[in-house]
Amino acid sequence: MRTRKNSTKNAPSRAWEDYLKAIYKLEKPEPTDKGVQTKELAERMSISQASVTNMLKKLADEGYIQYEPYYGVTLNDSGRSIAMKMIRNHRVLESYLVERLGYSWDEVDEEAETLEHFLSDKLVERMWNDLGQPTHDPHGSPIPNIDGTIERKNLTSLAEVKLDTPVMLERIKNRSPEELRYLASIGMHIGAKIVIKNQAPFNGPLLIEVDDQHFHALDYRMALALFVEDNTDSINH
Amino acid sequence: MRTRKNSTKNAPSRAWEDYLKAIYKLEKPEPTDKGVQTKELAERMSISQASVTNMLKKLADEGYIQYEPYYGVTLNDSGRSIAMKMIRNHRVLESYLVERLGYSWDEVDEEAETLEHFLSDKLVERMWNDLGQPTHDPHGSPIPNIDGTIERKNLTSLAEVKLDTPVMLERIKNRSPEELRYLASIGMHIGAKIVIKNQAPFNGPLLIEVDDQHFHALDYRMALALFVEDNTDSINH
DNA sequence: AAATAAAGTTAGTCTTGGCTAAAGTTTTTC
DNA sequence: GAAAAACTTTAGCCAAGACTAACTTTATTT
Repeated sequence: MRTRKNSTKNAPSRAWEDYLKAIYKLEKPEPTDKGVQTKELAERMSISQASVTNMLKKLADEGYIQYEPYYGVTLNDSGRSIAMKMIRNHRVLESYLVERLGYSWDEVDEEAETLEHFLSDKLVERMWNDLGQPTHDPHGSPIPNIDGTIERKNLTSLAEVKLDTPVMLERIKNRSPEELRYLASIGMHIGAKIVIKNQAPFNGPLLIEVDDQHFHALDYRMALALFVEDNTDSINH
Repeated sequence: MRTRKNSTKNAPSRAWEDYLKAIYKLEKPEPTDKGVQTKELAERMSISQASVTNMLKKLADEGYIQYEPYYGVTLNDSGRSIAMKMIRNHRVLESYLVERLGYSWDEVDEEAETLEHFLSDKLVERMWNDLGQPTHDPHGSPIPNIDGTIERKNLTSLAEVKLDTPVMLERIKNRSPEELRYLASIGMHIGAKIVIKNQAPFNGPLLIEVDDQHFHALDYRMALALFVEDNTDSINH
């Protein structure tokens, strides 16, 4: 097991921040025996596996991660804290661009992806306060608190919702601008009322009714990215 | 004379943008025989002279500058255009932070210095429009137009103004946050009415009256950074 | 349980953009 | 106009963070 050797503790570079954020996003909510794999990181970041291995060693030396060669990687507190900060910066900025500068939801991600690394704490807090300290961004994703804690609602993918059960759209995860524009065009905004009327077999498209008005055929893969409140707990009781 | 060899024309890196902006800022308004010197650049950027020489070769190869070893450097159109863009980004952002996010004058520069390199054209235009397309930033510096043109008013340093001639403060150049706070504390804001009552010999401090109210002793070096409308032309006629 | 496939690591290279030390050029000074 | 001072460039080095090619480890198949 690699562990911290001699940390100089400079401010983490943009590259490090990107790795830590990517690791965070790939960590499963349920703890697994294996951490995040080198290959997953390489794919998500469009970087060679060798480069990832190389960087993981440095991140481990600095104490940001636990890295067990061949078995994967998990975040330490210091690493998670940096990841959360990037996500907070990203989501606060996205919210600000939409609310104050007339951006539409599908164009904010690209801008935020770069700027998240360079916004000062002061600027992020001022934007967040100006917006009224929101808890969620325009895609419905929770904004982490300054202390790095984050709301962890149990959400269910729309693909798993029962037929004829009305649900409210709460969150739209990580889609391309084109897909987001399409979703907006069929009325899929946060808060929309959705009823699944039918699902074609073999993970086929869903027939959905939106806001009691329109019917649409929704691709299964898109349904996997749309999230609604999870009711299984209350049902199981 | 070095000139462009084989340009791949990637987007210029942050380092290149910093060099081009620094060259722009060091170019004299009156054309001189010698361009900007390696040493000046090295000092302004806090970088060794050898590193500057090295980078100038690359910038010349890409066609951004004219570089004559030992004689200095001047911007080409492509280089000047990048420099102007950085300055526009910087000044629009500064203005936005002051007007919309409650920053004070003296704290905006640091934030803008980094972010100017990462703001998209779209974002800068939206901030600029939101502000009502201002022509000057909070320090009174002109904001370059999108096409790279910039207003070139003939301004005179306060250090050169005649005694007992009221002038209006139009611009405050490049001071540290501490100095800016001090200047604000003695009423030196853009538009203030100033009268030089006396100047001590040997480039000593100026005795000034601000807004017909208060007298202050102003260090000569600070006076060099404060600019007012130039009237010499009309007087010479 | 051996063979193959998949994933991960090591070794060595490249580019960018810094650095110092030493050598060369231009300008200034006496 | 020669020596000194100031400035500039060259040469060689380094760290960060990418890459490819080759090798090792783990997982899967038969």
